[in-house]
Amino acid sequence: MPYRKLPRSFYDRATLEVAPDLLGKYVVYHPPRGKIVSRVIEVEAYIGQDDPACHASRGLTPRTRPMFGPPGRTYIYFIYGMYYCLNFVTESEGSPAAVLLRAAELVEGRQAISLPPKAGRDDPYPLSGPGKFCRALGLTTDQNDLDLTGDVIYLQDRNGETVNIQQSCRIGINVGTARRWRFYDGNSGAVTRPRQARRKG
DNA sequence: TGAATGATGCGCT
DNA sequence: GCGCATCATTCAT
Repeated sequence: MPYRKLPRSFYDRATLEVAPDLLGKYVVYHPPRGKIVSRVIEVEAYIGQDDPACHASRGLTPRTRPMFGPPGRTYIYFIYGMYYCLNFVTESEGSPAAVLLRAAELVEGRQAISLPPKAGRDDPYPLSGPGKFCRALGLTTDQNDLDLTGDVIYLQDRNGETVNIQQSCRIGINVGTARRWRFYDGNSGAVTRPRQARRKG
């Protein structure tokens, strides 16, 4: 194992420290068959009950429970009737916060991911988009609240590759857009682009 | 090339 | 019932 698996202490920090630090890290997922490795390109921070865009702003519910739990676990939710989104829980237990994985570059395991039925066979960035990422890896709520320091899904440190860290407003939400809590690698083509009607810079 | 829309189901009011 | 941390397709220019 050439790289270090990120320990729980990595996630047990201020979310705005963890989010940009995640860029360039490797997400390793071991489904029952195969192994998929991808490189984190784009993330967004959702922090606390005072952030109106954060699911935790409506309080503790069965759905948002993982965000209120200890750091270093997954928070996967179902949205728009057909998509799942993967988050990494940060900050100490009782402090609800998480980082949404918005885009990644496929590094290893192309044969193990599932592509959309029609288009996308030659998509150079099959993990570009939070919904696309989870669909490709087959992540569902079955993988919700999983320990990120275990062997099923975890992150690895990068190997000193340069990351061009950029920052902007969050995408795809209608509240809390003033917070510049989106971080991405400006050197990667896998970065997602906001829809015109939602463009906020 | 860009904007509008349909698919689709769950959590919460 | 409504809105949603989305995406692919369709339609208009």
